[in-house]
Amino acid sequence: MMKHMNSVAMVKSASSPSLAAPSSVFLVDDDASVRRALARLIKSAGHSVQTFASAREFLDTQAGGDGAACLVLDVRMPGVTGIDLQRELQTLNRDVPIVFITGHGDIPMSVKAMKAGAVDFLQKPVKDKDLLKAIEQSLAQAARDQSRRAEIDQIQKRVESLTPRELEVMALVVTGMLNKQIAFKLGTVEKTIKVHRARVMAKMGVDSIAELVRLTEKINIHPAQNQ
Amino acid sequence: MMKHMNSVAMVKSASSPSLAAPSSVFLVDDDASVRRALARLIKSAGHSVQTFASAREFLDTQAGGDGAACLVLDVRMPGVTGIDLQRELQTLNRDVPIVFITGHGDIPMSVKAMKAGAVDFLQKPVKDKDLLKAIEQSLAQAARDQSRRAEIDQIQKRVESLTPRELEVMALVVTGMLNKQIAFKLGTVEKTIKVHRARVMAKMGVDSIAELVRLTEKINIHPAQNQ
DNA sequence: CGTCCTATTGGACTAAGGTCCAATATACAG
DNA sequence: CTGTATATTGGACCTTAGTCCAATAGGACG
Repeated sequence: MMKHMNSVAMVKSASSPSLAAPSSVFLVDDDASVRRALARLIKSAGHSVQTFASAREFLDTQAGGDGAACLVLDVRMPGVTGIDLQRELQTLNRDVPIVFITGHGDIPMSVKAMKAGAVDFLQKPVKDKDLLKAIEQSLAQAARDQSRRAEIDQIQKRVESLTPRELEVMALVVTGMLNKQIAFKLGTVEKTIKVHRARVMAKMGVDSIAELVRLTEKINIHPAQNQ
Repeated sequence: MMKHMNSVAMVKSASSPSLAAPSSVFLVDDDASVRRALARLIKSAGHSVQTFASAREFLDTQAGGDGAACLVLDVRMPGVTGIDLQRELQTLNRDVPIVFITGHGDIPMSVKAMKAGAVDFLQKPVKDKDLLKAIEQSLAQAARDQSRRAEIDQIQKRVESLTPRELEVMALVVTGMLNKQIAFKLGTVEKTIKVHRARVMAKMGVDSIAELVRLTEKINIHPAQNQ
């Protein structure tokens, strides 16, 4: 009830930059001594660390992370390998920046990992400086990804608050069509479009076409086979 | 003379998709036998090839390529190495998709190349299939890059046809500001802004704010510290 | 059946954008 | 100095967009 007409205020107050993001690092390696050593190093750099002995363990435990996070991942592990995990996370749409570390890697493996978007691919013994630098980059990227995703999530929420008709109208408005043209296309009259249009602006929380176009550009709604 | 007011028609006719892009491959390797063999392979796949014995030779000869092109590059060469050339091309803003091939590469080298945007990093002896696949990808990417660049070049041209004042007005218009607000900000009256605005729309070749916003988004002009 | 939401439309205005014609002032190049 | 490009403004008018108030119709839900 009232769920639509209230969405403007709702969305606006939801602009929470209230994340005290604890920037945590997930470390997955089957070698306990490596886990200990690297966890220590990473902590010393001021990051919080969670260690996992296998990809499976990571997947089971760490289903949903909150703040910006990255993954330091051993390539060669019994069972699910690092590369496997990378692919799996991608198909899960759960994309976390990954730094690979390996003792017995080869070029094709590193290339595959990098193609798949790894931040870095380091060889053991890893130099402290290299690892920390890669982690910094990863966390920075994670933060960027997160804020970007938060933004489009918020836009998406607003779009979902639109009625089907309003969505149609919006899609045509951001094309640059005039109200009368839209009305003709939708088989109705200009007056009706004006009403829908005003509601769209309100629900989307904008007060100019320029802003509306920017919002819709950030999601999917482009001028397609319109007109 | 008349260079401004005619720019609309000019720009529109300049939308030339008239490139019969010959998709050529540049092959740089210091080993003549490798050049021969790979050139043969690449030609057999239907691409035109130009070979170079060194990075220097490539840079000197191939300053400006026209159609979509890619580079197959040996990493280890006397003088300028493949990685050097990659970096140099980047600083020259002359970005071509690169496929590295190497006989004695290592992981850090491959990682560095991939980080810098290489399409692939293959080890000699290169499998025909792998190389051709990488080349296909590179050419596809080159084509995408090219059309994207052509698009923003065209937009840039239009922007350059604007007078300084018109540019100012446009920047504020795409912010969503009203004419009267813009007028106040620029210390003039609404009427004047209307004129500038109309000229902007004409010169930019659009007939709606929505389109104008899209164009300006594709280059730099965002709502910055305005308002 | 009554209520809420959605989609629709009308009327009456106000405001904003766009167009045409015309004119002035200034800076810069030939 | 003279002409051109640029920036500016006025007036008259028309088209669009936006707003307020009001009302109807169909569907979903309890």
